[in-house]
Amino acid sequence: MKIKDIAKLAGVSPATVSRVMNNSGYVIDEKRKAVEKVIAEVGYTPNEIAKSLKNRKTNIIGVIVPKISTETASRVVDGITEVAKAHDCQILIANTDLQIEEEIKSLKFLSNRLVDGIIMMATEVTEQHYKVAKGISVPIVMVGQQVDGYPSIIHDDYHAAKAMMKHILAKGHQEIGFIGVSPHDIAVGIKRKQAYLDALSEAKLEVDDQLIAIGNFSIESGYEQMEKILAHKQPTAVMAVTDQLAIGAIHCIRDHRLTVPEDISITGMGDGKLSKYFIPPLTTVRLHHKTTGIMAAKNLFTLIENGYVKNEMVVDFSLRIRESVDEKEK
Amino acid sequence: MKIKDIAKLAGVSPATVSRVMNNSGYVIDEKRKAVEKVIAEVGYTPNEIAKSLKNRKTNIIGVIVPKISTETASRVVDGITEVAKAHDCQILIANTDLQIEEEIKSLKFLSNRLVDGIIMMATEVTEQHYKVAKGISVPIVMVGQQVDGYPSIIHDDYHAAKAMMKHILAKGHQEIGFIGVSPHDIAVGIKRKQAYLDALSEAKLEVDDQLIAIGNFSIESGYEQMEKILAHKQPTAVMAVTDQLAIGAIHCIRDHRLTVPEDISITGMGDGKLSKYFIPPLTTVRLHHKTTGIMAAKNLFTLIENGYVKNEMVVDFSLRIRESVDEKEK
DNA sequence: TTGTATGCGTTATCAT
DNA sequence: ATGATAACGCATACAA
Repeated sequence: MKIKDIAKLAGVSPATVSRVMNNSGYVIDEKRKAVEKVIAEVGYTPNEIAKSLKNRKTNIIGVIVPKISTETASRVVDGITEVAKAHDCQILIANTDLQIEEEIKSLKFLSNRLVDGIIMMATEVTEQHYKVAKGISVPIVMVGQQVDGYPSIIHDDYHAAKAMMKHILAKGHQEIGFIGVSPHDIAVGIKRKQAYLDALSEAKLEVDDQLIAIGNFSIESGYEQMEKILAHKQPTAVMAVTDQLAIGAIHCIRDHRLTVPEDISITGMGDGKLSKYFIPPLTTVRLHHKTTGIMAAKNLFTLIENGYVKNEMVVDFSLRIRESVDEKEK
Repeated sequence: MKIKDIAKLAGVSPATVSRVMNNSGYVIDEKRKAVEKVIAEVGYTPNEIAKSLKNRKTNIIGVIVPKISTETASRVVDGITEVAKAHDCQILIANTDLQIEEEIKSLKFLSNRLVDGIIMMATEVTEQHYKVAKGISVPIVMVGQQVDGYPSIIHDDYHAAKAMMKHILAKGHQEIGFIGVSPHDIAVGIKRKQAYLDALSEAKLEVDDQLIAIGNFSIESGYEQMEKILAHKQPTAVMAVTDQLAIGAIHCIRDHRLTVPEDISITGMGDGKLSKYFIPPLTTVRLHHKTTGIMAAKNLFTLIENGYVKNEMVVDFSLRIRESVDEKEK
């Protein structure tokens, strides 16, 4: 069923049908009624593809995510959805499964007029990303990393981690371990570590390499890295760069017949849904992922509409002090 | 840059360019090379919208989810992504935020030739859903609920819950509480409860209404419902219909200065990422959500290609016996 | 106020 | 083997 058919049934021209569908131009009431009647009767809905081709606008925004089944990513997408809905816009998700090649491919594919704009959540932005992105005509906003020349919404990873460290230090800890993640991930791997290092030096504490362990994003990795640290030393506190890592570490500590936080204090980052309900409730810092998504989408829409937007926005964090950190008595 | 421009630059006709892009028809090697050269030089990529209009195929499948930031939904989407990728297909997600009206709207919108098929993950399928779905020409597969006339991929909620109950019964428990969810959700609200009831009656145990509490899907609700039960009784075991509910319940029990599993055993369902790492590690049953997504997508593609597919498939579950259930000594 | 005709970028048919 | 052209379904400029 196409516009022509409706026109025939209603005894008007296709143009008139189009006009009533879009409330554009002048249509005498009588004909409008007739058209609406036919539309209702046959349940006509326009072909969105044809509309898109004509209008050069799809009302779809593309979202490139490394892995949707991750609390971080899905919360961001939740935020994006919220504002997309307000703009009557659908979202097309490219779930790249952390494959760089897939990210590039998606970027190219989506940009071919399939979407009106792209939100890219990359853990790592390579030269190749950059080159492809530059050749793309649809607006792009980056999430999670500052990328030159693109509006970027980033978490204040550095200060969030620093705040966490300050909390630990304020509790009197001096031997503080660190469980991190590969520097491929700039935000989590580099910035959070730098905050740890700086906090230590600002407190005039030595950096001890044996207290630093680098793993990946899994709970298991948290366990292993903690194991590695305990093989050499027993810090009084450990900052993990992620809630999952923290939980893994706690398990390891427990398996060593030590307790959290009495023997070793632990902190995470992210404030996952369950962290509050963990035993002990995890002291962590909440990164406002949904807010990130909301801001990214808002920026994208103003970028689409105005062609311009502020270049970098950093979203807030908030310490969540719970029970996994203890006072260290001297 | 469109096909016409490439044609001009390469000194051939648009048709020829199209032919080399799609490897269709005959093109003499010399011209093919010329065209490929131009394409590479200018970085031409075809307009996907125009292709879709012409081909009546978008290579996009629509996925309607109640809430993407849910472990269940995002795992299913992960599975869908995996097979979509194998079919060179993108996925368009409509995140309905549990709004029935949004689901209907998405269903209508997506079906207008915007997608080649739809996977619908509905918690509740109303008469209205049904009516709209019937008027839609693109193939639909349902996930999570059996819907007459549509291929459906469902979890074996009934038997999974029953297996859980049998495990509890085998451990010698006789006073078993139940924390459930509203019957609006057929799979979780109705089937799992029925399994509880049947297991009890098969074991010749009385159903005690004071041991049954119905909440929603949140951790907090698990806490509140457990509170409600403890106000009247102290069962030796409680089956929660969801891991989150179970975790809430455990917190409540702990706040009553009781311990899990020594005083009260608890089980969940779902096997969330963290359930294994909870203290105590949660005995639960794993529903294979990713597999569900994979099967749904596979079915959708064969439906698109062959027009036919088996009507109902139920995906496996597996008991995860961990430490939240204790032997009840008589 | 309405209708006709054209074009959006592609593919496919039909001559050549 | 290749090119001209129609068609996909819609919106719009322009004519009436």
